[in-house]
Amino acid sequence: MKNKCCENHLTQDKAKELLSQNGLNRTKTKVAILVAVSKSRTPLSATEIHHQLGDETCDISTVFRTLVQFKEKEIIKELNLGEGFFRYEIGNIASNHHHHHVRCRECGQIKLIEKCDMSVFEKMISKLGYDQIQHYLEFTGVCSKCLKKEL
Amino acid sequence: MKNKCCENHLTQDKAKELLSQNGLNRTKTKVAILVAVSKSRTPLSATEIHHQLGDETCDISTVFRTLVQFKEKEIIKELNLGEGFFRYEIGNIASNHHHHHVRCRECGQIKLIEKCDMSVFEKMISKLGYDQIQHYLEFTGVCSKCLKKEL
DNA sequence: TTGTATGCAAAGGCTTTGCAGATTG
DNA sequence: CAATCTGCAAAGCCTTTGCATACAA
Repeated sequence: MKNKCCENHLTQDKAKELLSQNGLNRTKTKVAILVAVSKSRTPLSATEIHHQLGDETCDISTVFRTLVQFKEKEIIKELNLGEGFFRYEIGNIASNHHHHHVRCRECGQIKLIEKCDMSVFEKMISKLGYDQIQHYLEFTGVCSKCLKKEL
Repeated sequence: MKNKCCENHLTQDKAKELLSQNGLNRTKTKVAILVAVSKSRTPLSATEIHHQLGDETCDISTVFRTLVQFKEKEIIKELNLGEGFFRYEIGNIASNHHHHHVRCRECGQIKLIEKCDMSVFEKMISKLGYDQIQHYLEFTGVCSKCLKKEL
């Protein structure tokens, strides 16, 4: 299987370890959110994370507050796939490869794109005087399934 | 001056022409919005467009409704610079070059990036079965002004 | 015990929608 | 006249915040 967003399915124990390493309390909620995000094959929105919590459920505000902390520690990465809300995936700490996504504009399915060489662009931008450059590159298209439906 | 987002400052008349060409009514509001977006050196949010309308002012809901129509006709392009809301700029019809942006994460200033060669990525994605591929590439960094402030 | 986390309720920002009246072609 | 557009008010969605209570270290 190629199209998983990361192979780091964190176990409860690994999640707890990661929390401790980052000076965060090992609460049921934090562990559950971390496991949910790490298990997902595609990046999840806050609402989707909330839905996935099942038994360990908590208020949506707690999800957002937790995501803020995880972002600060770079445990997770916030993505913007042009949908009008953010998605989250495990950050470089747990999963170590930089990558991008393709989202189907018809069905919303999200796949992973591995390769990335933005060095040409980044050099150009640093010549403009910028530092700490980050790029945000995502693709949309119409996937093969949806192409067939359209016929 | 290099860092304008487009050189197509539409006059009232050109704006009216563009509307007719696209089968849209030539209302005061539509013309005003089109002129405002075309005059701006940086992409504008709906709220910013609304603020710029001055005498020709209208309800913010009308701005959004108009933007939807302009998007459908590809008169304008909707951008997502990771701010949590959308920005709009004149589309390929009026302004004819494809480009990207750098946004300073400190001061929010937005500049234009001209060059773009995503063909390598797009080939890869079309091999995955996608069609009608579009990419969304934007940069953030810390601009030279803000770098100085941080010292 | 001290600081952090949480639930609940409320609010804020951006965007959409319903409806009735006004405007356009 | 028919179709489209508009203002107003309300609501929807995503996200944040205040406060009092509960939990972790």
